[in-house]
Amino acid sequence: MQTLQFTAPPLPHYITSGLHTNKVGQIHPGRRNINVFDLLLVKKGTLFMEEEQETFEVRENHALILLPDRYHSGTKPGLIDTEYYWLHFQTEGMWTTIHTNHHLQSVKEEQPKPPHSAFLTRTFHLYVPQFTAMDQPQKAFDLIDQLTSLNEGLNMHQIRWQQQVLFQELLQRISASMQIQTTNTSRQCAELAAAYLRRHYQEEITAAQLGENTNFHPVYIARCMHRQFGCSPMEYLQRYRIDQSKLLLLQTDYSIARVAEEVGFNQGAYFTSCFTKFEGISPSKYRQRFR
DNA sequence: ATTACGTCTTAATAGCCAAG
DNA sequence: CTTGGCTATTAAGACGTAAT
Repeated sequence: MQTLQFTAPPLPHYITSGLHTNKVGQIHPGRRNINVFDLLLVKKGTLFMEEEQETFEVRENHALILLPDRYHSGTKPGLIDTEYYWLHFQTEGMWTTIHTNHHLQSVKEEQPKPPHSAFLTRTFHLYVPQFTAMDQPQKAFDLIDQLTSLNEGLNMHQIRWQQQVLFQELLQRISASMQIQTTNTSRQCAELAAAYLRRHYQEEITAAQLGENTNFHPVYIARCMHRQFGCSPMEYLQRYRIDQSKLLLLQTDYSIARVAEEVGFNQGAYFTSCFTKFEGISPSKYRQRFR
């Protein structure tokens, strides 16, 4: 399964939506680089879709998000009339895809970076499954119905705002449908380990230590965290360290080496390379630019 | 401070197995 | 069918060092 990770702020925003019916035998048209995310939510029937070699059978109550930079098309005609919602949205922020399948390695495709407006911004991530069964489909249908009907309203600035709120709720619902798929205990294990990492990020941490302190086997922890967060424990730790370092860069005058040390890096040079890898810009440039 | 690169160490993961 | 552990393999990471 693939998960979309959005970095927020900025939040993804709603553009437009509608309800469409494909007659029996009708195939979804193929399109490339549509430049928006296209959410499909099937109300009745099944859509047979394909996106760059990956095929999806989007049945009733299932949601699929087509990505802006890929080619997609229908693979075969529907057996009955197929009724589905479509919704276009977009983000100004960064986003990546994460493969959470068993044997697929995690592949990141960094999107071109928009100007980072960070000034002590606390960023966070939204995780949204690309393809999922909706938990309470009727609620999602209602939301899109509302969104769509608002488009016909008059008081546009009011309405646009309201639409964004509704859209956020919809996104949340789609995201929540994913969390049900990971079971309780494995989530707990992942959260426990993550909490430990966040508490001790300033120290040197090994996988074995993490295991001892959480009373789980390191291998098992890695599996749970991958399910829950779509990344390995060490990658999680690094992300957190980099996040903390960003705060120090903006709030203090510590040298780069000092910052590196504060967030748990033993080597200044190594810190710089990691920071650049994640942020696409070196620590000192980051500091220069954002304060 | 940053980048580049070689070396050594570690973690991730597949693929087992056992127990509930 | 899920939890949880163990091991071998291998890919990735961390570090030392030096040049820019």
